[in-house]
Amino acid sequence: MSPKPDASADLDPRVRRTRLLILEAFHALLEEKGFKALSVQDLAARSGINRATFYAHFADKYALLDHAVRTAFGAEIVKRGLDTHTDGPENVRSLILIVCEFLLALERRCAGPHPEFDALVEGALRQEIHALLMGWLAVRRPSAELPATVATWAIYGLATHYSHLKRRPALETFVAEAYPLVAAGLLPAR
Amino acid sequence: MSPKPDASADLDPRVRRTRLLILEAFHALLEEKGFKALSVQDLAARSGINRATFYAHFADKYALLDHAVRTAFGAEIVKRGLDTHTDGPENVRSLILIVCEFLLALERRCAGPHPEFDALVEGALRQEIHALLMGWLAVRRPSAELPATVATWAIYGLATHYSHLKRRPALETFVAEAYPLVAAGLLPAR
DNA sequence: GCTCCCCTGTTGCTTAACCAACACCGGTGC
DNA sequence: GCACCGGTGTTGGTTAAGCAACAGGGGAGC
Repeated sequence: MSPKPDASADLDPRVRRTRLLILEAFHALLEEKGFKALSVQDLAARSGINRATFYAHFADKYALLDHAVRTAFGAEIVKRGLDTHTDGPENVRSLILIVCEFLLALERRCAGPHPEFDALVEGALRQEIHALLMGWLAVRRPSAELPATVATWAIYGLATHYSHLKRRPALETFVAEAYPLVAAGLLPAR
Repeated sequence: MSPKPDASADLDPRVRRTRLLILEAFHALLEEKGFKALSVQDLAARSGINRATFYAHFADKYALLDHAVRTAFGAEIVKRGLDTHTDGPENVRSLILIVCEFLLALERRCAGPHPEFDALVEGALRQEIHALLMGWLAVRRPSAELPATVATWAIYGLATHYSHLKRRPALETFVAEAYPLVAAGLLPAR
């Protein structure tokens, strides 16, 4: 029924295993040496997977990063029970909160300025947010492209801002403050 | 050089993975439902491997238990840095201690009387102990069979006794007491 | 007796992972 | 310049894991 019915469910067990092992190795190496220094060879060695097998699953480490970000973000979405089909203020608030926490956690784990790394994460994450918003809006609006785009950038921008603050306010108060700014152009006045 | 140079080292990574997954599932299920109640299907489901693949590695769950016991025991041996080629009082003392701890841990984890389970464990463990002792004695004695056998049974018996005691003395004092009884027929007087 | 159910081993065929080897690129040293 | 080194993608042939289907055993219920 749903478009992505947990794609990893009816997959060949070998494929599931392999992807999982690669992802685990990726997370470990990301903390140890950072994205730039980490090589496909490292990933293969750490995960116990053949290098050729890696390439059967991902084009390169950049594609892996993309996949990892989307997967992790998607997992947060379902963990929070965020409804992916209907909009509503609560969904939007949750989304802002999730993005903030996501970037914050990333900040903590992979500290330091890594422009290319950040850019890749941003790209993947924005696409995911955008797709989510489009799913919400498409129900009622014939053309949701523009409001979705604006809200996407707004949310991502706010989250980056929050995660870079020296003295961060409590996340809930930040979200409460941010929500109306995002919702303004997103949800029809009610 | 050594007879078993860590056999899992130069093995096909797929085989290593599969065996590891089966062993992990086995340990988990052993605690959850016990050896008798656990089926090959359970093992396959829990470990994520195909049932047919299980049979490619082990004849049945009994063979798996045998393998698991030997593997775990062997791991203890190397962890304690027990020299497998030369004898000596310190080695013998360590061996007694290891067997006691091994049975004790098993007792704690898989409590309750399981005659067939216990018999299988005993068989595997005794063979391992015997092989170890033979390795030590063969260096000096042309025919070490009998003293090795006596010592094997003695050690196993002492360890079972210890693990079944209601009020157990400290392991070190027990070993100190047991050692001379075992060593009597094993090491040449010096 | 009977059927039903669950588990056991085993089979042939398919698919994914392994492996060694290759050509290639970018940097380093000299 | 050139040689070296370490990493990258890619290849074809080999091997292990997956899968569905089978016959058969043994116990529970009736």
